[in-house]
Amino acid sequence: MAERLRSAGRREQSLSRERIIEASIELLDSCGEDGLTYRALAERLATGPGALYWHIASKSDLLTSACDTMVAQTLNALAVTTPESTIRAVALGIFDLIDEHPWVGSALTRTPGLLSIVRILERIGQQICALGVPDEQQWAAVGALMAYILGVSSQNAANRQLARTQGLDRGSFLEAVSTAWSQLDTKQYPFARSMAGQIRDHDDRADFLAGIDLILKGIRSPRQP
Amino acid sequence: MAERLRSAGRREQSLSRERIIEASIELLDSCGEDGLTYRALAERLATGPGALYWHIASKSDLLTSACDTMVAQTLNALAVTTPESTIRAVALGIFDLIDEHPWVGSALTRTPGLLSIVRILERIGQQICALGVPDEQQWAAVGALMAYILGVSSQNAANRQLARTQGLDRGSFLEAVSTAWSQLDTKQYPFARSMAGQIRDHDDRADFLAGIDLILKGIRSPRQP
DNA sequence: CAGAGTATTGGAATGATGTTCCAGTAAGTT
DNA sequence: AACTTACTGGAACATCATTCCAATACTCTG
Repeated sequence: MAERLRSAGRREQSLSRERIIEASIELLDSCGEDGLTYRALAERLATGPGALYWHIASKSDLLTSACDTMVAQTLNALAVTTPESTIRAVALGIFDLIDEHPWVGSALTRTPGLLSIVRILERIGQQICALGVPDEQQWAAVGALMAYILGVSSQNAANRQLARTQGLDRGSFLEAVSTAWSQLDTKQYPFARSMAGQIRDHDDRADFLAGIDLILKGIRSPRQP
Repeated sequence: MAERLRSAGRREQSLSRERIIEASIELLDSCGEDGLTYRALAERLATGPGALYWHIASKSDLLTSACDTMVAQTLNALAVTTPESTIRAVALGIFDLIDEHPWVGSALTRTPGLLSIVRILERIGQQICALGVPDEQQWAAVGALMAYILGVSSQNAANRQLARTQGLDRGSFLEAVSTAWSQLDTKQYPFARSMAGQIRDHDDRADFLAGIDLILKGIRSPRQP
């Protein structure tokens, strides 16, 4: 195949899958999810769109690969400790990753069965095994954790993006949500109204971890008589 | 405003926000998320794209409204029983809704702060209150449930869509995932490999409910000394 | 019931996107 | 030096959301 040629490769200036993905990540970080276009990418790499298609099959391939690069990098950076705190570390690592790079969130949730998903699943699954969870409950435990982690992180990312399109920072955004909720109809939305105050100055990260602990508690609980 | 005119209305044949949203839902159900275009919608309603813009501001407005219609409809159809089984009913209702109409999943996760989200949150929040969860733990409990429900449902929806683009039914898709996982590297992915068999014939709905029960158990557990 | 005014329509035009196509070029091979 | 292959870059295509505007159908006023 092209492998030998590519690594021996033309000039160092030449295009490659890695260089394109790297540039994509920069573009996604600086201009957001909509900022990634083949035209902008081609301009940044001083070439044409056609050249990019030689290395990368489609835009979804591009997004998927960029996402996987980030996830792999994040997971590799984690220290290994006890099972429960490793699970917390993986969870927080993904949360922070998506918080800092919101596009990773939508890429992760849009295309499943992905290598990235398996990476995370594997890391968490090993800890679940280490906790001694019986075989038939492992899938439920891992599934719940995965769904929670990806769910919260992506929702958080979507919030950030929504705030950004409205030109608000985190504080103003929460303020806006809080006032919107406090103006809801009292009879139809009593709970949302009562939460309006707590929303204003809650800590996403802390709440996220609280949820993880809730699930971990649920996983532990049946085996404590 | 136009309200009086619209209800007195031109002919019954005339366009209206409701008719457009209704047609959008039909289009989304029959042709998938990408099938909803202003052109296809205009053709179906025997008009031009410009006419639609008189009633609906943008495509995201259209998707949001269609989504909200479905969620409201689903929540209204639920019977009210005990707190815990109501939570299960809400969860299953949303799961099935997204399972049958995958586009609702991506619409829900893409645009947060939405009316739909508040509807679900309210419904669950009231049950959490009824369970006697102390004030300061309510947000964590509801947040965990919301994230889990939306997370799993959307992941499920994404799986369905992926399967559909590859022309596979549910069985063949799980089969494909199963064999893909079983071919992973033994040293790097022992857990995923061990799950490959269980994946093949698991029940999404049952696993989903198992996760809900896991979280409910976690919510209950600290208050049982 | 005529005419003015406004709500609504439908289709053409605009600008941006992902993707394809292909003529060209540079490296490696014989 | 020829020839093959890997790669490049830019033009071209189809499609999309959105905007614009002239034409229309309705309502209201006199």
